[in-house]
Amino acid sequence: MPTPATEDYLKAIYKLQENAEAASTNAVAVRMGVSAASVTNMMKRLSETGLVEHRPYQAIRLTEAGRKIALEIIRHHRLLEVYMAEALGFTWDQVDAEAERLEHVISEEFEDKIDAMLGYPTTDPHGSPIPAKDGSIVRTDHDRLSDVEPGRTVVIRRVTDTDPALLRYLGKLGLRPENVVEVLSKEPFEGPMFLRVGGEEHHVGHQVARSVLVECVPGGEGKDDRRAKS
Amino acid sequence: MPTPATEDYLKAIYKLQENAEAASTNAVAVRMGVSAASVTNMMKRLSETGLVEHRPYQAIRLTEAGRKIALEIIRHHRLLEVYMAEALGFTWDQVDAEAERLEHVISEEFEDKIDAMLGYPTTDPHGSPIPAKDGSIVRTDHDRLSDVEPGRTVVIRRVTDTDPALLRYLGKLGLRPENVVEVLSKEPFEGPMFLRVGGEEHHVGHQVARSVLVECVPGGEGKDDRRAKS
DNA sequence: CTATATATTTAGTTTCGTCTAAAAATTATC
DNA sequence: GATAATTTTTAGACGAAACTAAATATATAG
Repeated sequence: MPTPATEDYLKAIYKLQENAEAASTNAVAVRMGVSAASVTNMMKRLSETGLVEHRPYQAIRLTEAGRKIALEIIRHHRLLEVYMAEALGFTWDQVDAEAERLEHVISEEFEDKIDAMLGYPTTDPHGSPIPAKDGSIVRTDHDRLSDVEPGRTVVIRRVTDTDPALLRYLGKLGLRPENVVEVLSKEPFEGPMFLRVGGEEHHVGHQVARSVLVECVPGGEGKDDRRAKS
Repeated sequence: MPTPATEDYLKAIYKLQENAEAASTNAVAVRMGVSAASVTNMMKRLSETGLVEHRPYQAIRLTEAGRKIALEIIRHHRLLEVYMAEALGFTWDQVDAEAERLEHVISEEFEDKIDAMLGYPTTDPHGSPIPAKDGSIVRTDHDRLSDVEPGRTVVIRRVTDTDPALLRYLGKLGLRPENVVEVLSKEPFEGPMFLRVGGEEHHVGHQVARSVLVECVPGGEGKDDRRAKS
């Protein structure tokens, strides 16, 4: 049975790999808010127990066993988020922190019960896919809202940030999964975007728009702007 | 912020005190499944942080701060038990083990949400009182079913055992809070009792009956046996 | 009241997960 | 390609929470 710390490391490495970033000692350390030396030390133990592969100065990779555990914890996390939002009335900015602690302690029974109660959801309140029990997960490859060209209309699919303040801001603007957004204009040099969402118009910064993942609405790509602006 | 281990020690000491047993090093060790040396060691640290009072070779006592924490954790535990039984369909033999882990990680928000959702329950599925947020708790002083004289009719108020197998057995017999039991006869020398419960009659052992707490039904003490049998 | 039994504490280890400071390896720069 | 900058690892330490074995205190029995 892995410890909570082990589970957190595996999760961090998984998230980096998923993001196509190399899971370097440093990247893991930053993501976990821990010193690089701690990571090296932990990787030594995790590779002894066969959960990661790590030869000195190389990127860290999860073994199949490590990946299995990472996905199980992420499944717990995201199911808990849905459950707390749906059944307990938590707001979408509160659920991450709470799930961060609960994910390590719920039993398989608990997991199964809330899964069934929720009708086997496939995404969490932020639009992140929930891994299946067998360790499979839907890989989506959405565009960032920040990369969408003006004139396009898109559907928000996912928000990749856990900062409660940011989530409250996005929520207030209507920038949450399933909502439709029309990109009215975009300033150059990573400047702000001008958006129409749910009848309202808003200016949002580049960094904010980067954390919003979208899908181009099929057939509806604005009025007059088929190609990228030339 | 106390660690889970700290919380478990405080809880164990509280339970012993509640039971009017002296919280000796050994008693705590047995209850926690840990060596006596570990307890001595932990008490040293807990008295330094002002959560217990412990002078060598004397019984351990909780300070007001220690008692506060113990009751908060017990409140978490029992609220979680009710929640899992009511909202998630867990059986009463499953909830203790699960709550044992969850009790250390839920936030005050989580606690308040399930409390409200359940309509502010005052007892858990085993009939144990749920401490209030201010640290007050209803002290009940029930008789053990094993001490009830034949001819008496009683209402079950609480079951003081957490063994799932025992709880399933008691459940099957109908020996759960709120149910009415008539004591038909009782063998001497801690022998078995013969009971009528919900139309059925059962023989149960002394040890089992000891863990069932009851209240004499007011006015209704059987047909013909007002005094203890002479 | 001494001898034995039991309970408790002390002492010394162990494992986990963290840290800082210093050394070593890799990567980037000129 | 040598030097500088950055990463990574090593070394050593620490606190939490457990253990075993040995020493010491307290309680019990004769």
